[in-house]
Amino acid sequence: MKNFVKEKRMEFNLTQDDLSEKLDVSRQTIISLEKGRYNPSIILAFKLSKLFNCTIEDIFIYEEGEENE
Amino acid sequence: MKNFVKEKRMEFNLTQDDLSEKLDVSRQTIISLEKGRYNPSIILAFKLSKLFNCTIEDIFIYEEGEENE
DNA sequence: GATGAATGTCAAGCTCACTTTACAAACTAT
DNA sequence: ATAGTTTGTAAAGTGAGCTTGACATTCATC
Repeated sequence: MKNFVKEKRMEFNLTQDDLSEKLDVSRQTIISLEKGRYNPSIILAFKLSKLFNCTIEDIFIYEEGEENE
Repeated sequence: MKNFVKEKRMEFNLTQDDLSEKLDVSRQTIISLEKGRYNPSIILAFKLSKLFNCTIEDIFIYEEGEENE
């Protein structure tokens, strides 16, 4: 799943550490998210959308049938 | 997290078994979701939103700070 | 060039979303 | 009554999202 976490974070002038604290997750989680190493939980996706004042769909792009086969 | 999976499913006249097949998850997953036993993965939330032709936010209601303390 | 801030890797561990199987309860219908 | 469909519970297992900690790299800036 593609995401715009890094872009949104930079729009808000936040470091990875800043963001991790605001979201109450570890810095590793932010790094791995931005690198696309795994998908966020829906809770984390909601937290991001509220912080960035947008929708989940604005941050995460899901392409139909991308997850497995 | 509150959700409207059961309501949406009934709008579309689907059984839990129908829905589980369309989403490619187990029937248990649908039951537990509707009963609010756990939160969906973001992948499952996206699948539901595409199937029901709406946004994730239309189906799942996240209240700020509900997850822990 | 040393110091500090920001980003990154690696690895081990925990929790929970989801699976599978088996069985029970409720509600049709014949 | 009994057979089929739908919804439910219980329990054990797997995998991924996330954590912690330690250490490496890059880039300012002094």
